[in-house]
Amino acid sequence: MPELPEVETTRRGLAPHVEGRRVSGVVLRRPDLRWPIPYEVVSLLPGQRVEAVRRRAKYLLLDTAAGSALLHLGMSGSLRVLPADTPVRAHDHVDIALDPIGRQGARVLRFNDPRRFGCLLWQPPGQTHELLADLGPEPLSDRFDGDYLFTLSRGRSAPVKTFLMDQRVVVGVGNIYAAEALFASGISPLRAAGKVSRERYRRLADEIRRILGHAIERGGTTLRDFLAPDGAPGYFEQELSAYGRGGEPCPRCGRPLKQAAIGQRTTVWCGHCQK
DNA sequence: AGAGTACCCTGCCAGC
DNA sequence: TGCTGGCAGGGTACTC
Repeated sequence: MPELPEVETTRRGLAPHVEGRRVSGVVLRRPDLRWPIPYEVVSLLPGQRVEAVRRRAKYLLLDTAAGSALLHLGMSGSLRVLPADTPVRAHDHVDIALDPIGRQGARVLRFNDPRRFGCLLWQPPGQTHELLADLGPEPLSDRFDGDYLFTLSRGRSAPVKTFLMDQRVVVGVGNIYAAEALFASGISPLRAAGKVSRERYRRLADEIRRILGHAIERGGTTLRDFLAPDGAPGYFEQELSAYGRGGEPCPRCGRPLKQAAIGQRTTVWCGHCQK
């Protein structure tokens, strides 16, 4: 469920409550999510102070001197900071208990994930987990621009939407924001990635940065159950132009928006405005 | 190497 | 009201 803006919103909500706190314990209510939860999470994390909450792509990292807990929210995961005695609900799979700090009482960082497509893994100090090793640039960084997309895409026959959603190309652009950025740039999602011009990739890169940045400002997109760690919903959904609007009038020309599966993922676009 | 497919799991919604 | 089928924002692993 969460794309980059949702994960970044989660990180920003978490950081003030988690950074500087000492982990007092870890409770696993099941041994695995997408993958088994490694022993280090239980054996090394307790007693450590969380130095920082970082994000890389859609992964969150809780840095400590002993290593980093590596979390992914998958499609249905969420993290909440709660009072330590908050009752457990369905799909609350993992608790990272946090000591009191200052005048604030004990807290628990609780990982809920109904579909269990998320993960909780371990990254030793100074190492990069193999899941992070081949990721593309952050879309809001200087390494990402239209020239980069143009160069990388030469010779690629896959649809440009599939290309954009490949995390080795650029991270954090999922189904929603790929559809929105292509709509805003006037590029058909079906066009072969290798057949998009440099000029249009510049426009596309600009739109990706603009839309992602704006969505972060708005607290992410609320779809079904996404909530920030403080329980506030995102407000971006009402601003979506294409995603979820198949059959409705195009916001630009009024013709019905098309909907079809591209690379197994539902895509919405305007056959008139996007070429 | 790149492209395409299958699969992981539960919840929710529309339609009957 | 209850059942069924289809769909959902993630990513990996496998084949060709």
